[in-house]
Amino acid sequence: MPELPEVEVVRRGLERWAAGRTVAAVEALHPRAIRRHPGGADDFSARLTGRTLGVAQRRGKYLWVPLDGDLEGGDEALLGHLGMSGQLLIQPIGTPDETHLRVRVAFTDDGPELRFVDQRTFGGLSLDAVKDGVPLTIAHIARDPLDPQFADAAFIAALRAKSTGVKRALLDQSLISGVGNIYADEALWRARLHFERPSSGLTLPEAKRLLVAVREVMGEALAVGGTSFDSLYVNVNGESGYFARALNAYGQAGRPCGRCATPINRVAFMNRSSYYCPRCQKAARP
DNA sequence: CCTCATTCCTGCGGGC
DNA sequence: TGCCCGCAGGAATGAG
Repeated sequence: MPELPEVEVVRRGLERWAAGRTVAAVEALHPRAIRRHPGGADDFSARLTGRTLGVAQRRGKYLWVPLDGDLEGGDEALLGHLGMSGQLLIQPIGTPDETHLRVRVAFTDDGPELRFVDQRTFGGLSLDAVKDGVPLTIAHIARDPLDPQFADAAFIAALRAKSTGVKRALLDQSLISGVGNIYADEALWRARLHFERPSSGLTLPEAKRLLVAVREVMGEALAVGGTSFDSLYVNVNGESGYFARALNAYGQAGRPCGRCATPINRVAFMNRSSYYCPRCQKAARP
């Protein structure tokens, strides 16, 4: 399940394998994969064909590839989100189509194709105008904690100003982007905070500790190439990450907490799950 | 404006 | 053996 570290791994793969190449042909094979593109499949294919791909960019879990050759002057980009199961693969021409191949992009150099493969179709691609360096449709997405321009103090102030639970706040992409269910649980475990602690009740040290934890867990995941639990997540070269074995909370229900050996709890939360240590992560401060 | 529940999708695994 | 159901979850959407 791609969150920020996994998407960054994909971005680096795109930078390495796709930048500077010119699109020769585009096949949009599933309408849902391009549902965010207002013009539909034909418009998507026509407007992407002939364009030269720039260096891939990322904000949170979104990534985009700037497109050269736009004579209208308004910068444009190929924008993508991997959703839950999306992959961007670089595959040699002639490689058998993946079962869930949604979009194929071929290049004028007759080299390997760029393929968007997505089983559950929560992800998708679109073409979008770029303003101030960011695609218009993701202007509301906050900077992510690995962005050098992420404003720590402003985030902490906004977090403590919200009237919601701290995990809901972490998952709010307009407050801080790139954090999904996995890294939210891991960061909360590391910061020893219960997921339902009111964000407005966090002390300043607790809020700072949480942000440090978010950065640490993401940085460590990125260092080993992202998290992977199964074949659903694969990076641009088809290599899986292996951070899963280092998880302390997420998916660890019943297993001993790495700090105090108390069994990790799993409870329903926001139509998904929250994993936490009932001893290290108390709902109320003592 | 703010918060929060709902909805989309498909494959897998557990229970019966 | 086969069917049904729950589960995985990012983010747009609309209700309140």
